[in-house]
Amino acid sequence: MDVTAILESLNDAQRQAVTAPMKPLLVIAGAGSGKTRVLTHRAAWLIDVDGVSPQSLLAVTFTNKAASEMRGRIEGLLQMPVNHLWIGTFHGLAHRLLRRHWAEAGLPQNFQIIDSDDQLRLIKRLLKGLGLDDSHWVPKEIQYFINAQKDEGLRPKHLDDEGDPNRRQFISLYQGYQEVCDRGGLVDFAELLLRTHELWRDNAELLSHYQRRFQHLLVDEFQDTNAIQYAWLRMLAGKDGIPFVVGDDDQSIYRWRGARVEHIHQFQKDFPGASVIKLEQNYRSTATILNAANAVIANNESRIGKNLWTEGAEGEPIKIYSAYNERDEADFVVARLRDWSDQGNPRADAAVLYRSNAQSRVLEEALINAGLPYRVYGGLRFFERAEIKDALAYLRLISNRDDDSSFERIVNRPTRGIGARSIEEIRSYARAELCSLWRAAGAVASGRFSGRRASSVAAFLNLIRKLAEQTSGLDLADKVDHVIHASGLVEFFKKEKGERGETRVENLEELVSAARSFKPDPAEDMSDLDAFLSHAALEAGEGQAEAWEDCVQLMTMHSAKGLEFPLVFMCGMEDGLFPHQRSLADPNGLEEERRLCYVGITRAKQYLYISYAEQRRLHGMDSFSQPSRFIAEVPSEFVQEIRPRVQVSRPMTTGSRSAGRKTGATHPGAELGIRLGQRVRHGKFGDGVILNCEGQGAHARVEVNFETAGTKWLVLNYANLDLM
DNA sequence: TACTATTTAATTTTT
DNA sequence: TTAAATAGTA
Repeated sequence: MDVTAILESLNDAQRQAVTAPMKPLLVIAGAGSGKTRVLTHRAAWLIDVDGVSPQSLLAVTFTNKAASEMRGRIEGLLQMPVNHLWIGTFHGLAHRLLRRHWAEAGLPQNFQIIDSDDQLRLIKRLLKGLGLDDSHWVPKEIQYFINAQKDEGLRPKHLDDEGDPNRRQFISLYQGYQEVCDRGGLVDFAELLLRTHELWRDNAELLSHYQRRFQHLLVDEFQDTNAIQYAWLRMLAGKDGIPFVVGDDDQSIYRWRGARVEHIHQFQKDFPGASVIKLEQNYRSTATILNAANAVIANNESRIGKNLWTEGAEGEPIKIYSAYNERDEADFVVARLRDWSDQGNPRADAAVLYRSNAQSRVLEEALINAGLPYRVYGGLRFFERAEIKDALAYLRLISNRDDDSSFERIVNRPTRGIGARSIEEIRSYARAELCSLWRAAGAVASGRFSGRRASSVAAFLNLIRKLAEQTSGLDLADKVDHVIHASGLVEFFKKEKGERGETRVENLEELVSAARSFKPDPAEDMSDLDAFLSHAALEAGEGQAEAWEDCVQLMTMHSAKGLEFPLVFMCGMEDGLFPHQRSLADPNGLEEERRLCYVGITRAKQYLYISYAEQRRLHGMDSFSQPSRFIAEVPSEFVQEIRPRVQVSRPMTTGSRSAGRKTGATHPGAELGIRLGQRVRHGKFGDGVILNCEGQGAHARVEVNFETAGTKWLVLNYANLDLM
């Protein structure tokens, strides 16, 4: 066996981790320290050198992308395909287990997975059925509550209302929600994990089977595990399992979605023999960027502590640009991108990062004006599009008549005269009889309804039956093809005017090709249709079609995690935006924002620009803000301010020749008669007095104490002040 | 039922 | 500002 191939490219710490003895191991891997490399090489090492069967390896990631990359890299190292090696997301693996043991898990064989959108609709329906006012019982909050409980591994029966009637209601809604899911054979994302956990907990034999089989558990992004995921791992590891977990406490940015960094500490308690290896050598960024990142994250109290270092060059200083407003900021960024591109660099090597999605708009406008191609990450994914979900709902109903979620989605789409009234009747019948909507519809159509309404409902039932019949012998793609046409969906969207309808039809056709190229795992005992539906729920697909033009990359700092770019811009670095207003109150929140900032900085390999706007249009209002506190945390030795403003404030004593006239966008500054103590009026803030001035020409700013709005710095160019 | 007016709220995201 | 959800109207 060729050991060198696996080890040659590794440094000491990495090698130590890869070749570690077969005991629990925690690897704290700093940004850019070769985390994935260690994980994949460990797998290869175990298989190739230690002679561990691929069968006894389980590798867990958080995203499908990470999972498939890991498989690719392991197979690359071993130079052979590794079948029987389980690599997947927590959810993907849990799903696999539930499909194998559906009976023991108490599920129908054809259970369906619902995504968060389906879940929310289901909750809304539930509320309506109970006659609860959804402005008081906010569906989103209930959804959040249910998922949070499930993420903690808690069932309704484990919850105590603590004498709080509000909480009691939430618990009872959780209960009700679960009953609806169970009745319809529906499993939400959190349920996949919780069910599997319970399956093992209640089936000693099954558990020990998997414990024996999966001796080695490799976990990526360990800091992102939530309670149920960690419990899942711990249970599977049992006494003899050998977990190999890799994570970085400083990159934990998903607390709000249940992730608990504390598991890193817990791990060492739960696996007393565990060793810890830190990977601190960074191969990504220049020394300047790395040191800046280190300095920022050092302000966090709660961290394990590590110091990243590099052998690389010092590199360029971090450029900080103070923009007047968001357009100025965008223009600045785009001008730099132009230069970058004009110098012959790939545009795809440049990323523009921001805290929240809404910030992309101004940037996009500026990019369009400059004619620079770009790609925005995030947004609707393929399988989340409405028309796709409609088509899938037909398919799901064909597979499982009791899927109420799908029933409601398509019962009147395309419209077939089954309005709110009819649906309400069906619902109430179903509630009374505790049966699915499908059954209720059947009963209602043949009994309670008369004339047109009965025939509309009957027509729908017949349509589904007919679709099931007509497609029963067909292969998956033909099934999908038949359904999108025979259901009337294609026709329906064709009628929708404009490009929108066209895209929808195209997407439906794309669904057929997705089905055609879908290759179900022959090892799984499911129909092709069920496999495809699960795949659609579990892997929502790419956001944008992969038009592989060389594009500037726009994304949130969150979605940048795990990526790297030679040139990075961090925009909107203002207090209130980043750190976000809603995180400021709580110190935990602030620390998480700081970690996010750390993630942002460490994405940059060579050049990093940080920019902020003094004035920004937010929610249609101009707001003024201070530079992000994180900027001040970057030591000045690593920083170069671009176009520094005149620092010295000096009073301007020019006479008020133009008093009474608007200080329009033409020629602001001293000539306009701005002087200390001058009374001015602002469109939004009202009346005030000038306290201070600084800068000149287009850069001139004044500090105004408004009677009602407080003290603000305004750029004369934009403020549109009236002298009084 | 479909279209239009009005109201409301506004991080981050994967499965 | 703007997008989405809701209410009201044809």
